[in-house]
Amino acid sequence: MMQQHYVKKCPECGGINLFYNTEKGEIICRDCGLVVEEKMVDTSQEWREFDSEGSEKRRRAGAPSTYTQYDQGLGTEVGQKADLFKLGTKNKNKFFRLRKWQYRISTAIERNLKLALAELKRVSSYLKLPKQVEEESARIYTLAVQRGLVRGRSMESVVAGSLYAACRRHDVPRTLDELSEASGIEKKEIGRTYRFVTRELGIKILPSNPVDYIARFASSLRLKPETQSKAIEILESAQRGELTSGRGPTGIAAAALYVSALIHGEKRTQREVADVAGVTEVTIRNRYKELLDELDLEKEIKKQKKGKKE
DNA sequence: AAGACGAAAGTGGTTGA
DNA sequence: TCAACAACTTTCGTCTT
Repeated sequence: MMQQHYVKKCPECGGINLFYNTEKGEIICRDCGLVVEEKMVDTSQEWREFDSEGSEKRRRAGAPSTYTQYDQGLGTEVGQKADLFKLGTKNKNKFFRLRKWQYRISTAIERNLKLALAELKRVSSYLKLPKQVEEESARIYTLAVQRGLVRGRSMESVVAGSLYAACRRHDVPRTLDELSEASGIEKKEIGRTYRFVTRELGIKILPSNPVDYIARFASSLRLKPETQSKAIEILESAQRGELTSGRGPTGIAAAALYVSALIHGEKRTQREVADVAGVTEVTIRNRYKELLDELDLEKEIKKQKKGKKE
């Protein structure tokens, strides 16, 4: 679907002040700074749910800062001088009070953002994340700050949580371990803030697909492309056999890779696979066993063994 | 000796009363 | 709010290559 013109309202704030940049293929909401990439609108269902689940209700509730409009992290002031002419004298006091308030809030937020976004960039480049993901996570973080979700939590952990969420949404999942290593925040803590932030912001994230991990794991194990595509094949049939639901995606991905490595005669130890996938050998064994039970891969493994002897 | 296997106990999170 | 529960981990002993 190439046409985006049916999008009339910003899925984030419901504003209608959308700016179409056809050259870049982007839509930008002038109200909240949301950049709606073509790809995202097309592929991810989250936006739709986001939209239909009455985000407007949620988004407008609460603190006055909700009405603060940020232009990619740059605060705006309440009104401009021109607006003063329209106000009666009694409203002027109110006006100034509001503006002072707004100023205080926005400078505090800006200070926070400045630090946080620097940290975010650092972690993101460490993990070599695509730009889209970086921007998405910056957006998530900005929303989190505006909603006061950072209070009582360390800035870094919220940054890590935002990054994790953005990765998931863009189908370029990193494991919690990787995030943890890059940010220096404990795995538990990242998971906690991740869950908190996504819940509070009403961000829906589908369980990540094991297939998304294959390419990365395979390349760090230096497996041949055929092995990789075999692993994906295995995963697909596993999904058909309902073997994947409820299981940790990394464990399944790891097991599929392990099996396909066996089949293609590129044997890796369970330890090796477990390490790159960030799971334990036990988990791989369990998944591996399930895969063997459900799909008849044993023949193929035996075939490979025979072929080796000859 | 290293790797694979599996049992048992522990962990942190979700769910449902 | 608490207990049952599922998935996963850690640890450890045994079997296989």
